[in-house]
Amino acid sequence: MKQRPHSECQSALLPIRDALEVLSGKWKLQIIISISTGNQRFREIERSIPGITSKVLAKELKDLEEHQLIKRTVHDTIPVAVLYTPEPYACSLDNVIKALHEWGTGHRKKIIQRETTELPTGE
Amino acid sequence: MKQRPHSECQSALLPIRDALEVLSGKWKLQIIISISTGNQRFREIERSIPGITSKVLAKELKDLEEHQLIKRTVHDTIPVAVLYTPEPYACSLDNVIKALHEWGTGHRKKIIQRETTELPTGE
DNA sequence: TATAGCAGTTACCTGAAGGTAACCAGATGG
DNA sequence: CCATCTGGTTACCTTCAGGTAACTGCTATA
Repeated sequence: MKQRPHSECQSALLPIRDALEVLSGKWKLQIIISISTGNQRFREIERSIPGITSKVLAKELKDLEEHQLIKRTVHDTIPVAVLYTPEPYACSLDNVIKALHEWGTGHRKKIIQRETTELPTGE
Repeated sequence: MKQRPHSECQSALLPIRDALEVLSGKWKLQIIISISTGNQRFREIERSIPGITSKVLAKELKDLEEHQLIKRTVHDTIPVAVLYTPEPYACSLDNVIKALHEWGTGHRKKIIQRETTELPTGE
């Protein structure tokens, strides 16, 4: 039997893996968006993202800082103010966020249509 | 103290959540890319994605089929051939994949640069 | 004095994602 | 006859992202 070789797509996959490694999870992109929108304080960001908890937020913020996507600055006021701001590098995600945003919007429409079209049949 | 209101960004976040719900995880996008590249058979796809296992692949394929991103067709040859092909809807992900691909490529470059610039100092 | 805000931390727990390996039945090739 | 291909399934196990809740030290406000 002729062995049909599978198409190599490593060159296409590798960058995707890299990107997913940094951006995967429920929260990272949402946090970047929130900060880019102008939220700077910990509690501000927390409140702007429904469902996130302090613990998870703290952890994700550390990750994002390590990846140089956001900056954490402690202002020596009384009481201290901790500000999170986007690093320039965060802008490089604009296209990703835009693409995801558009797709999510379209997908939601599609789902809603399907739901209203298909009359539920009991199960 | 004046209560600084956190910027609302729900409208920006909701579609992102929707998108992540469908596309999240290590494998979904990689599988779509593999199939779009021309891989159709189960083992073909499996071999084209380093690290994936039959079990995970089977599960992810079901998910993707449910979301109408790929189609599973059983050809009644002997022995039976099962072919996975991209649905038209999969094309709507082109921009997402492209954006992620570009970002991943750039990010990899950045990391490598940092690694070669920073001489390791022992720890 | 009590309450609420700030920026988190800690301990504990759950569920889902994912990995490991064996196995199935039918067909083909050596 | 045995190994290997096909398209998966099954049972078992580990990991960890993420959730819950309490709590810290400090300040400001009522």
